[in-house]
Amino acid sequence: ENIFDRSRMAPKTPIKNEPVDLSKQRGCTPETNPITPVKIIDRPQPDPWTPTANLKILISAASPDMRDREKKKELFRPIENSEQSDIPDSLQYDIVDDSTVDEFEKQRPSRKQKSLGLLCQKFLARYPNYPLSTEKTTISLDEVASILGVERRRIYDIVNVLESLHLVSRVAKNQYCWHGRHNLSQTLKMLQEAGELQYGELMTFQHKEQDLEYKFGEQKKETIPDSQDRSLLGFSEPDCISASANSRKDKSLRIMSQKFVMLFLVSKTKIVTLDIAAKILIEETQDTVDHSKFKTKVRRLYDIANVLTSLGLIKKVHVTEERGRKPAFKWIGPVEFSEKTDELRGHSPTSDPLPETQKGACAQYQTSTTGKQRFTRHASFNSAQPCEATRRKASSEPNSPRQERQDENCSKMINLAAVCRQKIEEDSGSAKNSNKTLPLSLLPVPGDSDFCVKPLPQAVFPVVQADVPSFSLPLGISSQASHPSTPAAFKTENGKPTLVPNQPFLCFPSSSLFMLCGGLQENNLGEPLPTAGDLGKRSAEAQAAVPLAVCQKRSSHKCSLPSAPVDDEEPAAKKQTLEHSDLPLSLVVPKKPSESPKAEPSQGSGCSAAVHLETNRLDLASPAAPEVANKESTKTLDFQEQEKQSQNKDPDEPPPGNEPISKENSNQPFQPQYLYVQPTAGLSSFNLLFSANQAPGAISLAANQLPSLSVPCVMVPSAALASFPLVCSPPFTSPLSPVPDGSFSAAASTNFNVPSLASTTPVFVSTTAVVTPKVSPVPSVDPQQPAHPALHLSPVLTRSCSAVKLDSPVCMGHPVTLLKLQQPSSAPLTPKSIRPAHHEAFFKTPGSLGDPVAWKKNEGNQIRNASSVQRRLEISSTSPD
DNA sequence: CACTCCCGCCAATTA
DNA sequence: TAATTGGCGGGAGTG
Repeated sequence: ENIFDRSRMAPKTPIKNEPVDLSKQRGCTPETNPITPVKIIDRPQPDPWTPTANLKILISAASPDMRDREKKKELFRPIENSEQSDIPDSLQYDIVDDSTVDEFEKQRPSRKQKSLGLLCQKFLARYPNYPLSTEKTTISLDEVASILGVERRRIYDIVNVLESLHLVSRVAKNQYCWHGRHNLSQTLKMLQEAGELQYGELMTFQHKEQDLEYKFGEQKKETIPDSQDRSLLGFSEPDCISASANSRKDKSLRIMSQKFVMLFLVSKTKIVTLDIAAKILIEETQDTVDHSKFKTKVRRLYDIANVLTSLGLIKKVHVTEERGRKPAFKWIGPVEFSEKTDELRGHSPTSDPLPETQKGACAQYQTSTTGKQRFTRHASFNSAQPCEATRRKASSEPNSPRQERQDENCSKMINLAAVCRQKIEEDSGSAKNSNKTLPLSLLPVPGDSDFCVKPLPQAVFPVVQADVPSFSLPLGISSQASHPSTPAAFKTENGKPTLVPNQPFLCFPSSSLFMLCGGLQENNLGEPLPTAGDLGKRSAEAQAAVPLAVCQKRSSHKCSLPSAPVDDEEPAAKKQTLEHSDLPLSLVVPKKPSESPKAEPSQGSGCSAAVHLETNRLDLASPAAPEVANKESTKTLDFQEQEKQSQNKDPDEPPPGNEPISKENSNQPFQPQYLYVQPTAGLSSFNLLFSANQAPGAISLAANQLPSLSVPCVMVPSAALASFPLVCSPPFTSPLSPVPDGSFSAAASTNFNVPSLASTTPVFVSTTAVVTPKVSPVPSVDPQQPAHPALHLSPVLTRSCSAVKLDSPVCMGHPVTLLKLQQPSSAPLTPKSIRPAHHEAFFKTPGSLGDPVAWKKNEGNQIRNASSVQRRLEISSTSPD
């Protein structure tokens, strides 16, 4: 109700702590009194308990289909809260009002109004997605229950699911601590890892659900038993240890929720049918598949799904199989996690970035509660999960003596190992990834094809913002927001493919910058990358797939690009979604230029966007850069770092491509990709182009390679470059790729003016931008001087590059941004200068980059610092916006 | 009829 | 022992 009123009044602000008693309303609710039509007549206002009510009305008015959509949207919107939500909300509400309909529905409160999903929305509306670290929000179950007018039991359902994702943690009896989505990405990451361990193999086969089912069932039995639940929990959180305990509750909603999420994360298609999930989740019963049990499980899954839907992490879909249509859910949340989220957070309006703080807070809180060492451990461990620890630990501990502990320990160990690994990766990656990836991440974030596309396109600053939010929020909303902005650029929708399907990179107008990447599929260096990769893949797939869509459906993975070692992404998702909505999109693009200052004419779009980004990036970059530089004078750029890190940590990891090696590998002619680097201080007049190319199939590398000089590069006088607006690389050409150059060109042309450049030559360039050469890794041309702007910049570039790599075919505008930052090629910026004032403030934190010295120091702790830095940066970036 | 999933009984846990 | 949590499944609303 509140919401509703407010919406009118001040639609924008999310409902936070409204004292209003829904319960009252409830009493009044239609149920008791079907309400008089009169009210209805007047307006829906009076009645609408929730925003939903309005929606319903609208929906009712609209066609059935519309209804569903509307509903969904609504759900999402509230979630978003912060920034964007405003507009949308208002809009919706307005709409609702207009419709005024309602009568129909109002009459009965209908179950829907009482649905868990709605309830969850209301619940979520009360708390910020990204609460400031400083403020700890405690949730009183009783209070909330009364406010929302529901029985406490229902609140438990919600809280348990939220708890499984670490959005909240139990502090004490009736008390929960609200953490928001700050740690969501990490949690998801962990879950993904865990999921891969447990279900990964299976997922590989995913195409066929049925098969999967069987497989799952079997494996589950096998695999799971051990770590199983524990692992999940535990792994997911350190705290779990204590918490998880074994108690009966293990099968609880919490665990089920985690497992359920894991299935999505592991699934290539990102779609999980209800029955499969139920089967998988029925641990023991596998064989017997008790019908009743199955039913029960399904009921629970619906409960969980409702909450996850409200969170914007999944959406309901239907999968048509041989037998028929089955209910399923599709993951629409972030696909990659890692730091992105963090970054996102930073950007996000509300966010407060600092995990650290949170930790601190959590720690305190935890300690108070529990006062155990574990806690400490945890804290150290994961920045991410702070508070959770507490949960029931205290209680559980006493209860659970050794057994639990042992189990816990085991699971912990495992988990920890995983966690550590992740962390390391993340951290390492974060430095590069975060910065670099950010942009990329944006792309991926969206997850769905729909989303993916959008982000990129956005115009300037929008990009940043949009991106951030998008990341952070899986919600469609963000994407939506972006849309508007994007239109000019390539559009995604159908267009995805259009854009740059195969091409390895994108080019931008000179003014800004460009980047590019080749198709690379896979490598995900870091996590973030994956997203990009995914996108790229998708895009590629899309291209190919589009026509092939059908094929994919059936043979999901096969269809995927042959060349690259694609990972996960698959068409599968697509296949299901044949609908298109999901289409894989791809690309990226420059954004619209609303104003590109310097940029050129049409491109402006790209440029402008770039600019904004730049700023953000700068922030990020600059800090990071310094670190890097310091660390390795030689290496200089992020690349190196990345490489190193990747090597160190990743070696294990799969991404063959990513690795360092490549420098030379990159050489491959196939589709050469280049990175353009403008000369900075060190290199004055030359612009460098590095090839990032990779073999179409293989790929890997990009950024890393670049650093190494060995890679083939081209140096071009800046002047020369100036004339070129951009470049496109030829598509990989997936065999299938239907996309004709023409399409691409067309798209390109629109944005860039470069009509047909063709695909064949991958190149690009820019005049203005000056990039530092990260290039010279070894030489560390510029690197040495930390202060140098170049350094700062370089990191950015690198990152961008790396990101690019990941993304394979797609290119991002992001990188561009970076360049812009540098634009000022003219004068070397000092780090400080680069940073915006705001940023500085943020940076001030001790750990922060603030001074060069600090940076240097950081070397030792690179990882940490980087992460922290990034975070900070993120934050800072946000602030600017 | 199949889906969804609300509702609330009642047992396990806690305090 | 009382209160809190939360598993569970009947059965109602929806399509």
